[in-house]
Amino acid sequence: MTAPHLLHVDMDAFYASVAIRDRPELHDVPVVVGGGHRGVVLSANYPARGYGIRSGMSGGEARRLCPRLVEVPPDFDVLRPVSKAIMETFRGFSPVVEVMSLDEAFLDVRGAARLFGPPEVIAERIRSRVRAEHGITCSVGIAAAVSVAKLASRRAKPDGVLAIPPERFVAVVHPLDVGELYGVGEATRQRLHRLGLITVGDVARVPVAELRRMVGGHLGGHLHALAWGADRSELSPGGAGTFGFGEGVPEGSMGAQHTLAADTRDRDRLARELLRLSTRVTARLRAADKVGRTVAITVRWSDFRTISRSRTLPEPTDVTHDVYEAALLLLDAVFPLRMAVRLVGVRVEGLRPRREIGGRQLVIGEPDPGWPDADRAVDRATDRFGPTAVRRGSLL
DNA sequence: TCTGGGGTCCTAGGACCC
DNA sequence: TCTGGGGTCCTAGGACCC
Repeated sequence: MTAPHLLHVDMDAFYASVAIRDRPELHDVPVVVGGGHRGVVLSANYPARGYGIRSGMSGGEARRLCPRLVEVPPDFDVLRPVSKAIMETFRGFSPVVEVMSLDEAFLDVRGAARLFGPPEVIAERIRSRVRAEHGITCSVGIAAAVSVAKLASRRAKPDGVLAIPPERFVAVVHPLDVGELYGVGEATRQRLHRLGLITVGDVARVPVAELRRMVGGHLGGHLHALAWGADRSELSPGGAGTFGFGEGVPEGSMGAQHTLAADTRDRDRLARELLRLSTRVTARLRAADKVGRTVAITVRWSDFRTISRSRTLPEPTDVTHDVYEAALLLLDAVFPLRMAVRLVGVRVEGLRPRREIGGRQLVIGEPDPGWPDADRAVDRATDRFGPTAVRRGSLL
């Protein structure tokens, strides 16, 4: 049996904690970060949670639960440096850190025992450091597999530590609802419940072949592994995180989407939004030296149903005009609209490093339209003067 | 005043090729 | 003449995570 060597460190109500740590007058009142006009709660402090407010909840519902709720917009210019500093604190304990998001990371502490002690001791040292240096609390899960460490930190919250070594996995985790498993969301939870599988133990006791037959090969195998704590035990540091929320550059796709202030059926309004989003996405592509071949748009209707349309280009691109043109073609193919549009998005998929493709391919005899040069000029101006320095005529 | 924005991975069907 | 399998690419949708 493997000894637990993984720590999952998760800040408690990170966005809210950072937002209120220098504002003592807000410490004991219900506060959320997010909410707002058509937004959702990104983070709720513990007084707000006392009213039943949770992250992911709409701002409207949160205000209904607590009319005197204080809502603060997220300030990523503050959150990002705080997050970076916290991750550096983690790296002081182990070089093997897999950053999952601004507020959580996995650490492999196998090499740290001699310097810092066993995992439980390291966990407390990390918690003291984060509290002392950043004025916020965090919780730590300790286990031999990623999904178990994650589950442990969640159950340790707030401001606690929980170790689930392999020999205690069955006793601690099998009685829990299947929805507690990392990777089992509401849809899968309901599906399993309908099959009579309520607890993790219920899933674990189904022979894996039977489980595969019930829910499909891949999911069945995955669930069986999760239910026995047999998830991966090695970290992959430096990446963008399993869910693309880490600190690295996204590997597969980059996108931008926006919920409009009011639903609309106005084609020109939607086209302007696509141009704005295409501009943002391609600037990020160029900054990351990436190009992509597939352009996809997302359209969310006023009833919240969502469709996507995509188109693969002959050559990969990072050119604003190319992405916008493809996005606009996709949008026009959705007309006539079946109802008003709530959200539009632009995503570029199939990313590759730009150096792999060399320069832009030009068809012989076709004049260079000059778009890459225009983009570079825009990037330079934006770097120097900020994102509002340059706007296309149609965005003014 | 219901329900953000950034990602990853999987499935499934059809086209196309060998 | 008829039937068949495997692999890859493309597209659309859905589940999940923070």
